[in-house]
Amino acid sequence: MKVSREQAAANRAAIVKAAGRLFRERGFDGVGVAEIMKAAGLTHGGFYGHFASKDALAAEACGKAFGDTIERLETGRDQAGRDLGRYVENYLSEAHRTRRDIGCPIAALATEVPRQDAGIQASYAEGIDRFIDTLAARFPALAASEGDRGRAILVISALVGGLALARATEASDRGLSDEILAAVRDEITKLPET
Amino acid sequence: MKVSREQAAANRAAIVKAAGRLFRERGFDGVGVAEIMKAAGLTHGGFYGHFASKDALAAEACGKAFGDTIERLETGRDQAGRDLGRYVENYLSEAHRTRRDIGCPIAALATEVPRQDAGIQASYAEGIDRFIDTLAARFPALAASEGDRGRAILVISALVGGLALARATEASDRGLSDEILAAVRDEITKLPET
DNA sequence: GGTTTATGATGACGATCATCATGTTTTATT
DNA sequence: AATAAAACATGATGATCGTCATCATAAACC
Repeated sequence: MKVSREQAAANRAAIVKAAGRLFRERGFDGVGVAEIMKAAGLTHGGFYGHFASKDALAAEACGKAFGDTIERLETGRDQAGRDLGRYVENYLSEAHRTRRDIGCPIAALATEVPRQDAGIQASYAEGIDRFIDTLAARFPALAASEGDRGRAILVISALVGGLALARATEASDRGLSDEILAAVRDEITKLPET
Repeated sequence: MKVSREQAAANRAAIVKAAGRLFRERGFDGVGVAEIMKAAGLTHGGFYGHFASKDALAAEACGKAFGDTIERLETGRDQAGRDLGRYVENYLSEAHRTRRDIGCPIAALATEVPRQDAGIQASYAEGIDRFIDTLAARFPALAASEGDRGRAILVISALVGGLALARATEASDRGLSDEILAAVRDEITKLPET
């Protein structure tokens, strides 16, 4: 059962998309190839015609997730890109806490990355580097001097850490989770020169 | 083959200790019961005499990991507890980046917690809450007023996020990883009223 | 000292998973 | 139209894993 070239390309894209969602939601080890293919509307058989391995798919899915996240930051969709306060509010929102599957790949998977395949780690290193540059470029108030990435790195670290903490505590102590989101939001906004 | 009560208690403690190290190093799904038992010097058979399930062990191991981490913060071992700058330097050191197995359980496993058993999540919620309180109590400069945890939450978020980012990038881009450690260190130290 | 009982060792079971082999169908090429 | 090849389905393989059953042993208690 062969399909057209366009259909095959669409299927491949659907696999990457489904993988991006499922990996962020359940972790790299929490989803199998068969389930990803099923979510893409296929069976597991054709997988190795598209990708060399599950790890190769994961690396590509992470690259796409970073691309999407950085694009949202650059273009300021959802009115989140106009000023840093807006972006922080959006990043540390209840919606982002809930929707791991379409959110920031760092906050979703960061602590698993050091144990993963080299391709996945490379995808993360590149994505994080681009994320820092993009944030610094979009909000020049963050940089004391040209090319100074220190303040942008601090903000990203606080965002990622804060969201990860809020997610880790949500189920057991919703009040604590809410407190963390609000505190990091407020404290970042109060930072000098932002 | 029965052993003395003390030996049995020591074995149980060894299991919890080995689990704490291995889970932090490889993730909850990255280690099996058999390997944990082997690391504790036993075979897998006696496991369910000590714990109801792998998840129950994980919850206990996380509780112990939080206890150790908080105790280090309280007592200031390794000269890290005297002032906040010292503590930050220690938390964001190359040694802590390397030794996931004996380091902060938040930075090691935070993004996996939302998908884990309720007992593990409860252990994390309690540990994080205590960690915030302990940091605020140890460094009063962090609190603008009595009982204000906002600044402590920001600092912990930045520490956890920064270390997670440094670990995720280390293998692929050591320079970037070092830059992240240094930047978060410097920026936290420059925070007003610290 | 004999009985009871807790501890852990050996081994097995059912489930899940990544990967591959094979077959079928339909597109692309000649 | 005939041929070649690509895309995907079905099914299998070997490995790993959580959990449990069974048994030997030695400590704990009378």
